[in-house]
Amino acid sequence: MTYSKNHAFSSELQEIATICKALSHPARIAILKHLSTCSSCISGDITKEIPLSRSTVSQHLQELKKANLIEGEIDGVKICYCLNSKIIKKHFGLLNKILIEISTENKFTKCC
Amino acid sequence: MTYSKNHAFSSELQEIATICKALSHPARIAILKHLSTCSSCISGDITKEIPLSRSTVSQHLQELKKANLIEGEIDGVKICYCLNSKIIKKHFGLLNKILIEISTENKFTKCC
DNA sequence: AAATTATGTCGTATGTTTGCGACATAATTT
DNA sequence: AAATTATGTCGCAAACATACGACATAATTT
Repeated sequence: MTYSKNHAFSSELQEIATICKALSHPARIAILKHLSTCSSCISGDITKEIPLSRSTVSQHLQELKKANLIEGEIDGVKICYCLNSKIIKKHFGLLNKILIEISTENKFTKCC
Repeated sequence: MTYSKNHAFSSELQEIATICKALSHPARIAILKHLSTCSSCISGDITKEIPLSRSTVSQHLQELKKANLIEGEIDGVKICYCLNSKIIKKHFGLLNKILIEISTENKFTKCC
């Protein structure tokens, strides 16, 4: 079977879908939330916060990195993660725009 | 292997993740966007808007329904879909809250 | 009553995600 | 140089998502 017809949609829709996909797991939201409030963002500290195995958390971190939502900086043996504020603001703005667009009452009669 | 450890996270995180999952496919965002602007929301009309087969669109509609983002009302042979504005506003408010929380600059020094 | 129309559901193929343990690597300490 | 520490990556298994055609059903038209 041919698969994933994402290319059939506008790049804006694809982009929003990608952002939402990155946010579609509680562990990843928990990581972002944690990073937004803590001073230290050493990988090991994040792992302690998340009720999953170290390798699974590492995987989620890589996904957030791939989505450009976080950055990692090597510091000796440790790796220090933090939010990519600039990209996050840009992405969240786009997401917010469409959320408002969708949740604004339309002018036509509703059927239900 | 045991699977899906969602239960290990707070219900708030789970709820946000669920909303994002519903929005994580371009076809579903396109459907919501379409419903927010059109006067008619007959299932067949939606299907014409989306570049996927009828049965696949139907599947996406069921998922949006399961996530409570849309409602369907039978009208003879046809089915009329519309946004569940109330739930959408509630959910999007929750989502927006966390987006602001995450994207707000924190008060601590950043490591990268 | 047969044909048509609108829509949902099932079965199937395939791709993707989640989760873990085991192994690899590279910096630091002993 | 060996041990320890922090972290990433691989390989696997199970679950889930995507996509489609074929079939089922129920209302409407002929």
